[in-house]
Amino acid sequence: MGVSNESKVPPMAAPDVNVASCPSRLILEHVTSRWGVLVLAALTDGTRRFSELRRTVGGVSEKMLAQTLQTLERDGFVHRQAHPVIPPHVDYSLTPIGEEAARQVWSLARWVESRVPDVMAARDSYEKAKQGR
Amino acid sequence: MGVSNESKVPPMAAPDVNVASCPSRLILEHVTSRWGVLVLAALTDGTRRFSELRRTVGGVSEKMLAQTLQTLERDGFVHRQAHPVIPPHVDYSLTPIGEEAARQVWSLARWVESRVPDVMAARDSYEKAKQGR
DNA sequence: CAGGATCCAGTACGATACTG
DNA sequence: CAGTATCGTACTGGATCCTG
Repeated sequence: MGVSNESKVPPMAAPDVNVASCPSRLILEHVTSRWGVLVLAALTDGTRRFSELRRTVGGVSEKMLAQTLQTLERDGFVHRQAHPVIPPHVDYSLTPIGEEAARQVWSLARWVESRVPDVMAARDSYEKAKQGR
Repeated sequence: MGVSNESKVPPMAAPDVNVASCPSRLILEHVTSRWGVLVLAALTDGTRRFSELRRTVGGVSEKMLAQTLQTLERDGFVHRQAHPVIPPHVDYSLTPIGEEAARQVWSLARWVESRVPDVMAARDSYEKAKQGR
């Protein structure tokens, strides 16, 4: 493709002004991310080890779990306690501010579960409506 | 695609048992998705048109906005009212159940914003701690 | 103006192998 | 056990063009 870049103006490369300039949007991404939500929820019950979290969350790869935990730790939501023993032993728990976040997220999660039937019904009538056109 | 499939075992294509078998996890993804959160928040203030939403949310492409709105409509969170005029006029608003979702999400968003300073501070000391090692 | 279709870059994510 | 490093892929999401 475009070997000659004579007129290859890269369409301004997307400003993304809002995402970049708005820190809260990034933080929101972290806590509402696919695995962020579930990790916070899992830690609501108390301290958990790495592999416990893997099993509790279910379906998450080592890589993504480690990455998610680091992001949340960096933001100050999760506390990481490493015990210098062999084999390694690391405990993860929520910080006070992390507990607040988890409450919000967990409350949302519980609400969603309570509404599953309604959503299923809505989807049903949505499909039905498409037929009638 | 795959012309010769003699020994081209695709690494089992990821089971994803949990995601597939758990409808609430999918719904959660929808409302906590990057643009889902912001669309719900934007509609909290009342009915909005497509291009109004684009401006209110900021940084969202037509494609993603349309896609997000459709997903939320399908799940019964958003009501879509199309007026058959030229030029086209479409109004989006929250359903009762969508308002509940928006309250949860919006409350989370406001909480995040109130905690931005704390997170910034946490990141700071996180970086500091890395230096000392 | 609202959105569908298409193309393409970036990255999110998973599998695997390796380290302390 | 708790990660890190590397690689490959699939999907996300943006730009662009097109239609009613």
